[in-house]
Amino acid sequence: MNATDPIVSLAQVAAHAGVSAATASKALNGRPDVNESTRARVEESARVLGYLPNSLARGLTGARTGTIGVVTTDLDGRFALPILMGVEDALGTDRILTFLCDARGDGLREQSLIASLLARRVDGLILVGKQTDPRRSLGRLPVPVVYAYAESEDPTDVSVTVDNVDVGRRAAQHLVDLGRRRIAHISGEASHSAAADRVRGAAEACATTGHDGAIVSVRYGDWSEGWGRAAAHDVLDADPGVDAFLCASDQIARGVIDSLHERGVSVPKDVAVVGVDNWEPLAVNARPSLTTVDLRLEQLGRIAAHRIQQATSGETLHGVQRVSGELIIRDSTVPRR
Amino acid sequence: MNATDPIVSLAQVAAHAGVSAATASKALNGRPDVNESTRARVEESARVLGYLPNSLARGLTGARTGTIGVVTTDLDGRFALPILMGVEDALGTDRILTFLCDARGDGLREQSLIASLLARRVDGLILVGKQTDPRRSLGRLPVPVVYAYAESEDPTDVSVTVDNVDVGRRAAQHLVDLGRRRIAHISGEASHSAAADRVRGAAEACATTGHDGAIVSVRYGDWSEGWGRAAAHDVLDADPGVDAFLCASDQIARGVIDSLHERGVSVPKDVAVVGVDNWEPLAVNARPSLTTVDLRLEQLGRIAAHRIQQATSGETLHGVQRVSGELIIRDSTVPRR
DNA sequence: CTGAAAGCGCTTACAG
DNA sequence: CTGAAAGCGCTTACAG
Repeated sequence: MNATDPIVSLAQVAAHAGVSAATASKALNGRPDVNESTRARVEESARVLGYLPNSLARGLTGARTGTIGVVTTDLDGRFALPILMGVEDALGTDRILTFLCDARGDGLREQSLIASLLARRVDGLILVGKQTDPRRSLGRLPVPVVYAYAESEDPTDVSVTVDNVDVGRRAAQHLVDLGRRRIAHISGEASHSAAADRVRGAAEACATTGHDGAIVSVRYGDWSEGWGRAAAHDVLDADPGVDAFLCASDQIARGVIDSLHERGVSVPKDVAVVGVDNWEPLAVNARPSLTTVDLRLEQLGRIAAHRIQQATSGETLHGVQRVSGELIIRDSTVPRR
Repeated sequence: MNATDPIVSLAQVAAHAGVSAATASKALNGRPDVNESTRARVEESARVLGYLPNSLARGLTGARTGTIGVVTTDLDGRFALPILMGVEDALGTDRILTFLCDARGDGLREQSLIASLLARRVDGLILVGKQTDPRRSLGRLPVPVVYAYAESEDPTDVSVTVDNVDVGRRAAQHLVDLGRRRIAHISGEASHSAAADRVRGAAEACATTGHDGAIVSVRYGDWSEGWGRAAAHDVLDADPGVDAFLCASDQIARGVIDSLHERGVSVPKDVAVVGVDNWEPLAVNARPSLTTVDLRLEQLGRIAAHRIQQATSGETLHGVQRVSGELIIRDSTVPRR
């Protein structure tokens, strides 16, 4: 049914309580200069009438509207969601509400979404990209903007993204710590900065620990299971001595593990496997369960929201902040006792 | 930098164009009774000044606010997203914007989110559940409400959900059509109506085609790969003659396929496998790729949005609509030539 | 075709 | 401590 119930205004509450709208407003907003018995009476009236302040009117009066816009190009992907949850978390869900829009990778649509959002007088904008590669800046807007996941090309904008060098470093460091010295790195798409950064981080970790040659091969493909399967076979055909696979995604890692099973190679005894993403349905259910580097996307979302709030309160900061990863150790590198 | 650019009002546009605010409003809103040269002048001024109508003020004036609220309990899951995309799609993204809120399974938080949404005068509310089991009704609200995925207990509410009986029916029908007569149904959690409904649908399909005994065993567990693996071994140990697995989720199906490989059983030659969800990263990358029943969640979202719009324009409808599934045939039932 | 006026629901100085 | 007034930015009858 959902028949439309009447909406009551401040004026009606005021009338019901026998005071002016001004007094009712102050009473309800917890202003100090109101007689406590008056306040009680107004509150009671509001309760009885089921009053819900109209935040459009409130927003009109100036100040904040208590809304922010999140524009993504990756709603179908797995990155936007954790980021959004982090944003909501930091915002304190029911105080500030989030408009979520998907531009579907279309620049024009992004433009018109942003205009719509601005027309609604959002207090800030978070733009979530689908790759970590830098994106075009939107330039100056009437509200604070934060670029998340995909940083802005313009260093004077505010960006928060994943520290993929760190991610690669942690994965490689873990393998080296376990004594692995013949590591094959199965990377993702060569054109993605995420792939290149992780490769660089892995190399760094080996270098700084004095095991420069530990990464014996690096192969680029895509981010899929199928690529992981194929790559594992190729690598082992070429070099049966490999003792670890550092995979640039959990999907790749699943494919690698699959091929290893097929060849009768024991994980992690003979060969250790590390993934990236900590995409739980895949990582936890792998056999053995998958050691992986979590990207901490919720944290990234929380930081983005904080940046908006800081900018709103006048703090002028800029540049790109990179969130480090977190190694999640499971059975594919350290066997369960 | 995102320095705050000035926001210009209708009054400023009007002044710039040398007309009254009333005329400017009409000109910009495409009202017929405006001299075309006046309109052109106003539009030019708006352009020059970068005018963006304040939709808060517009919303105040009455009519619609052009926003709707989506409250979910499943942001981390895989159901809410496709539904949301369908909603946005039907709404025509930049005309009507969507507040997305996650109640995180907390009833109190849901209450307060709804109050927040109502305070923002959303034109409608869509409540997305995480299971298909009926949920408590919110009762009467000042705006139209649609329950999606989890229907409302109250039959006078408006609900849109998955037709799980149909889903089970399609999966079983496909296997029977392929000549399979010893089907093991690996279901999900027995307490979920989605599991029970699919089991019922599968039985129906067999019955109506005269193959009553085709489902030789039904087992309940959870929705995971691990359960699929274990169940496949159990089933084949007990009855090596099984020629098909009907799995209540793609994850279960992946586990089943895994065990089948392990036992040297050929898929689909010896045993066919069907899943449910069409969760692409899993289904497409399975080996062989997985035949599955797509839940058409985007379609569900589109319908939910339409229901809101219908209710908004006064159509009074109620009850629960069930969206049928779609069989996606891949290699796990029909081998590639 | 154009504009002055009133009003949408609130909040904020400003008097009393 | 309370209330009348003005104003936020728009739109909509209503005159002219």
